[in-house]
Amino acid sequence: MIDLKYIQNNFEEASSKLAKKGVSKDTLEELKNLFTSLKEANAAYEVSKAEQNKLSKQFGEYKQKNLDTTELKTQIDELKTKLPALLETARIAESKLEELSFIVPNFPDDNVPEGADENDNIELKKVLEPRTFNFTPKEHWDLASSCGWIDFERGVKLAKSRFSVLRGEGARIERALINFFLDFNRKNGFEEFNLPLMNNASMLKGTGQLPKFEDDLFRIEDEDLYLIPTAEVPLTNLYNDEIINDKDLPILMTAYTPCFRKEAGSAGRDTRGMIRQHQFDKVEMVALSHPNSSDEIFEMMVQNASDLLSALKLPHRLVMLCGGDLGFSAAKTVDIEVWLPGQNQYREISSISNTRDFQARRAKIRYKEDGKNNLVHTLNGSALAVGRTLIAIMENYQQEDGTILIPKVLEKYL
RNA sequence: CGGGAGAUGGUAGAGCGGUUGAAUACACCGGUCUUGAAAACCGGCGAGGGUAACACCUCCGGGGGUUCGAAUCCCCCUCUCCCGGCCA
Repeated sequence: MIDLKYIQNNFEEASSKLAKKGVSKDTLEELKNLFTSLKEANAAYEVSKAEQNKLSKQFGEYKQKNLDTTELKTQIDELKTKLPALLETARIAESKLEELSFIVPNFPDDNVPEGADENDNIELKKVLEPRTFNFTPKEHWDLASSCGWIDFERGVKLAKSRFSVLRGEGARIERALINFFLDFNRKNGFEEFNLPLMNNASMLKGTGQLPKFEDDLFRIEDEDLYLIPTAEVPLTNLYNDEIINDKDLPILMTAYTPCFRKEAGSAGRDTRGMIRQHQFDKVEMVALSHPNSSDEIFEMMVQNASDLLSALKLPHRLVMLCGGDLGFSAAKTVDIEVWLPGQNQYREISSISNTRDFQARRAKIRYKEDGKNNLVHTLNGSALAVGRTLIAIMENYQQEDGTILIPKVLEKYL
């Protein structure tokens, strides 16, 4: 949730920032008006309520002294007829404000480039040269059958399309990657977690998936539970509604979890292969930080994810997302794209975002500093998407005969 | 899924119709003392809204009700713990 006071006091600035994300000035105007109405409605109710509280207290004193209370009672009764309507007005104002304020995206940072979609993203740098092939490299779905790592057909049989089965060495490399990633992250200061794969609606709301993106989530029938679309949800919400001692910041966390996404709206995209699945493995990093150090931690997280790919000797590039391509909660995002020689293009394998205080405000994650409570900054990033890493290994390490070499760093995990 | 108990501040734990946003202890923060630390002593210490700052409003799991007045009484829901059943 964005800071409503900021909108009220710096309307022009706020609206030009959100324009980058395609939010109209009218929407913001409406938000501002709803906020003002709520404050007015609250004020009106509170004045009457204060009066009533005062009279009730007096009533008690009269009773104690055995004084006549009939006149006081009349006064109170009269006041009480007004209160329900005032309260109702305030509540309506509140729910209207909430409805809108929870679906307005975060402000992008000032240095986020303008742009409509991924074509306007800016490449920051390339890491490692793509290998040159003396044969035509295959795409991973062609390699899947020759090396036997992925069984697409049986995945579909077991569940439906966009599910697949890893088999034999493929399954073992997936597991090796998870262990390698977790160990690497832990050595860089991230504490490892093992988490519930279902979270309740309040947590999903805290990180921004709800209420706006319910269609992307798998919901458990008859329960207030959803399958997590990313470990960002449980990791960030570990501190939901808590106040952290500032000395404990930053809190760096990592976890491996399967992730579940309906992929609503991506019909026809990446239907072949294992790029876009309903269930996929990911190792995630989450940081809760003091506002002053979130930029520094952001850079560290980007570096960490990039180093993982370098350790696997996988060529990749760093891309700064433009305003139009930025996610709902993010103020700034750097994507890491790995080179897929079979597809002859770079594909996203990690996305690192600083949400500033956007999630913290929703999830009420605060820190105490000099006796005052402030919102933390929350950051999240993949390190890395495991299935896509497997694909990248297949395509980059393939041999002419269809076999695949194993990256050296993984040897001790196999 | 059946039977019982409970849900209060960071934690433990009192309060059971009025001036109680809430005793007490521990934790935590500041100070005195000390070369430093510990101990001891002194002081502070829930959250959200509101205000220039006060005032003021809200919150004792959530929702509703009774009452002039509810943490305290009544109803519903949720969750937790213990016992039993089932089961990795």
